[in-house]
Amino acid sequence: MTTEFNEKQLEILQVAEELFAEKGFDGTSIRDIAKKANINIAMISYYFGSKEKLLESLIIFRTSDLRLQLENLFSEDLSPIQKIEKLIELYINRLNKNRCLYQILHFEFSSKKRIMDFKVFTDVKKQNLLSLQKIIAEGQEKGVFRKNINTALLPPTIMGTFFHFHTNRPFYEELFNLKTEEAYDHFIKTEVISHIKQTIKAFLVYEN
Amino acid sequence: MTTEFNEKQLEILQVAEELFAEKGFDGTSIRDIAKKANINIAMISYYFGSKEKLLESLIIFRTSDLRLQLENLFSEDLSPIQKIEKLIELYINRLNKNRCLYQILHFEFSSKKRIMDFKVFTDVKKQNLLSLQKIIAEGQEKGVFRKNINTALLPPTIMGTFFHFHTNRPFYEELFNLKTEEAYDHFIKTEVISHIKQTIKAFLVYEN
DNA sequence: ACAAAAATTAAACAATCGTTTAATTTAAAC
DNA sequence: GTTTAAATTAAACGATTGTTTAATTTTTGT
Repeated sequence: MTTEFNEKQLEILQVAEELFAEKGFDGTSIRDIAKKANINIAMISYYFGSKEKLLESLIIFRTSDLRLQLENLFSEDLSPIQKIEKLIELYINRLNKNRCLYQILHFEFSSKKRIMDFKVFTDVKKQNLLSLQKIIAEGQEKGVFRKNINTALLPPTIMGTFFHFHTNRPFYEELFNLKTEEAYDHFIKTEVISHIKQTIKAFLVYEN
Repeated sequence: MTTEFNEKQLEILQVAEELFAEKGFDGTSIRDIAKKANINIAMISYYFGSKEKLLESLIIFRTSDLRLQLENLFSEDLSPIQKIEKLIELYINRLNKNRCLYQILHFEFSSKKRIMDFKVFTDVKKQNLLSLQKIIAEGQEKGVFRKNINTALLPPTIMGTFFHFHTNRPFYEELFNLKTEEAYDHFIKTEVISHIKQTIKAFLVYEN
């Protein structure tokens, strides 16, 4: 699978991403997509084969360079705590940047209806978990982090916090008075990331 | 709205809950529901009016006694930390018990397609947040918790951790070798709850 | 036992779904 | 300029959707 998408295909992918995230995969018809993208409904089958393959193309298109950044992180000249902080920034900024897609995945992944090639994603998750475990182990050896840490439960806290915040966006927009897209985005990049950093750092350091 | 559901209606609600959680609201047809519940497709319109009203009935049916437990918690004779621990148990056990429904809500809530009476839920959320804030404030006055805590970001961490774990259930089932429903349920009630408790306690106590 | 109400059924409804076809227009190659 | 391929279109396809209808069975009240 290559990424040789022409302008029309990119337009379709972008519109599909918005609509899928907004109304769900099943809730979006190819006529909705065609209408919003100003193309004929047949073009979707013509370019992607089917509606399901359109989603697959979308996923591949958006999650190609996910893994490398984390792998390189370990080798950088940073303290374990700094690495954790940077890892959280990488994670959240990525989720935040591709909100729409991850909202789709978040649901479609939990759906038993679609039988897709999700092995790609479990593999990516395992790799990411290994990268995280290396950093934690390093921190423990240096005596910065405590022992007996169940590393696999850290990503749920990191990503889950963001997702739950974003899923309940209208509630928090009202609560924190975030009227514009920029204000919301800024709140995530400062307050939410800071909260997650504090939480994880405290968890790693604090002896019970 | 009363809860005078007969056996047939309860059967429909239960089957609908399972299918909605499994395949999504749009992904489930009333014929799927009727088939699994061994009833005629017309019975759904007959009893609930429409497919959307069936979902509304389901939500009301499952979220009636949510608020009281938290309000009573503050008055109990417990330390702030014990209250937080009990609050987390209340939260997660409730989410875990009604996994299916909350999975539906989790998605439908973020969907802009359905325009339902979600004001009920934002009100519940605000009430729950106030209950939590009272406990945090008490802990701060007693010098147990640190200052400058953004209380509103705690529920995302508590609930988000659980949701993200559950959304990626197949991944963690493999990782922790949780082959049966009982093993999975037990892991949540012990490991996941314990992890969240540790995380939140560390966050509340640990000075940066 | 009989009448009225409730429950249940099969069938049909119009609407929408994803996909395909066949014809036409546009672009590229020579 | 002609030929060939790619892009685009409108139309139709069969399947499925949520809902309604009208007839039938079951239950209930008297």
